[in-house]
Amino acid sequence: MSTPRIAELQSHAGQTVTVRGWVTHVRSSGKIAFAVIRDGTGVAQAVFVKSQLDPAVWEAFGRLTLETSVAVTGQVRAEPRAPGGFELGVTALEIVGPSPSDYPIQPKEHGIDFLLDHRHLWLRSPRQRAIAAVRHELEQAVQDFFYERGFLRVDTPILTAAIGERSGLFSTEYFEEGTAYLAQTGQLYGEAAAAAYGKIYTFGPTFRAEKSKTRRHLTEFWMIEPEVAWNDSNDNMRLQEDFVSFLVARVLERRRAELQELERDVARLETVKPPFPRINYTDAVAVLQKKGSAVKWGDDLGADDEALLVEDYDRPVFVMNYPKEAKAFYMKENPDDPRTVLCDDCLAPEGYGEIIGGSQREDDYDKLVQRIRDEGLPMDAYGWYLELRKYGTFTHAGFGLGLERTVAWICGLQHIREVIAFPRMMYRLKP
RNA sequence: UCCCCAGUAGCUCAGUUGGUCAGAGCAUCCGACUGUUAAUCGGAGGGUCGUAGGUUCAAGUCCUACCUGGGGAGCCA
Repeated sequence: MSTPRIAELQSHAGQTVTVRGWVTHVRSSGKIAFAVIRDGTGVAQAVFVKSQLDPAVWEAFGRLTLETSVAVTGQVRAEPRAPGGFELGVTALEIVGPSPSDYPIQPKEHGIDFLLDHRHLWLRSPRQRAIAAVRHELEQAVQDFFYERGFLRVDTPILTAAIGERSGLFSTEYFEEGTAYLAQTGQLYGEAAAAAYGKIYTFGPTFRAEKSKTRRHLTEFWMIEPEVAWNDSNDNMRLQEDFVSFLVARVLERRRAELQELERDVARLETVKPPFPRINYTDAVAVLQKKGSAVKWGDDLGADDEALLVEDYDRPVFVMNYPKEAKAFYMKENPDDPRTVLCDDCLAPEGYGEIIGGSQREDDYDKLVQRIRDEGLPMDAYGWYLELRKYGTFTHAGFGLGLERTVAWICGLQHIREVIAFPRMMYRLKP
């Protein structure tokens, strides 16, 4: 007996097959009954006709509840009334694993607290499957994009000594070495690898112990961080717009059905093509002030400012060359305006905010030492990082793209917590 | 860390100026139904109103504290 997955049923029309999966709906009209089965590739309707069935099979139908796992055998036939266009005329039913009648997630609205408490079961819903498929498609597209362009993927450590940026770190004891910290970026290691291999990227989880409670924050999230030798800030932004456009195009090409399941307005994605508008920080401040913002030169841009700036565009926007004080120590001083650094934030449209932070890196040994001093960072922790400038320094630039923010934007979701299977947030460690 | 909001049945919620306010829908269970699409129809069971105090003749409702979440800010991706 062949056991196709539900998405393959159409190529088995007329054959008798066994479908294995979980019951999502049960409906009965006395002598004819329907069970909808889900297997992760789609849903299929199984039809039970009492007069044509072994009484034991009809009796077994009566024991089907939400999420009972089953193996249903029957003939595949085209049926316009059935979800998916094909249904199974049942001849045999095996109940593999019964499911008590208190299965918590119903086909109706639930509150977010309840859903997150039941995340392990919530994953079974069609909407969550669609999101997971888009995320998966993007992860594959990331790999393809860099592979095609000759980048090496470098996996950087998650357990690190104190190094990175300024915001909160998770810590843990580490043998005789004292405290280890969960990485909040792989960038500094990526810079070392760029000097070794030229074009590299990292792809892995990162951790921030910030007590952020917003729709854009998780304490554990996945980041893609390319680092390219001989790229300047301008090259860096070109790589970013090519990259983001590639990702969007891939999902539009291969995951239409999932975007439809999510009711995403794809017209808002089809305009995402290079080049992306570039706005100097200084100009951005002037524009924002004209629009009524209270922002002053030297301030970082707040969430409202970002939204205000992006509202006139149909694609992501770069805001570049922020004041030095607002940005990290490793960013290269802007020779045309030393108050600023050669950096960019890539802001997604529709209010999704920053999906990328990038910069050209400071390649001057003395200036980098000075920045580490000015920021009050522990110089000895950065010894190896400084040696990258001591032994054959080089122009280089890179960026970090937040995977969850990107998936949330492309899927059109209100919150990034749905975008990862088991989100880690300030008040959630389970399941 | 700060600001705002919420907590009533398994779930989603209603509950008016404090006075039949212990309610609905869905789910569950029982029954009916030969093409259902979150099926429909009839019936039944189901509650320490987040916790602890307080005000009052009377508190789901007002006050205080705490707990648990949610939304936002800051910070960032």
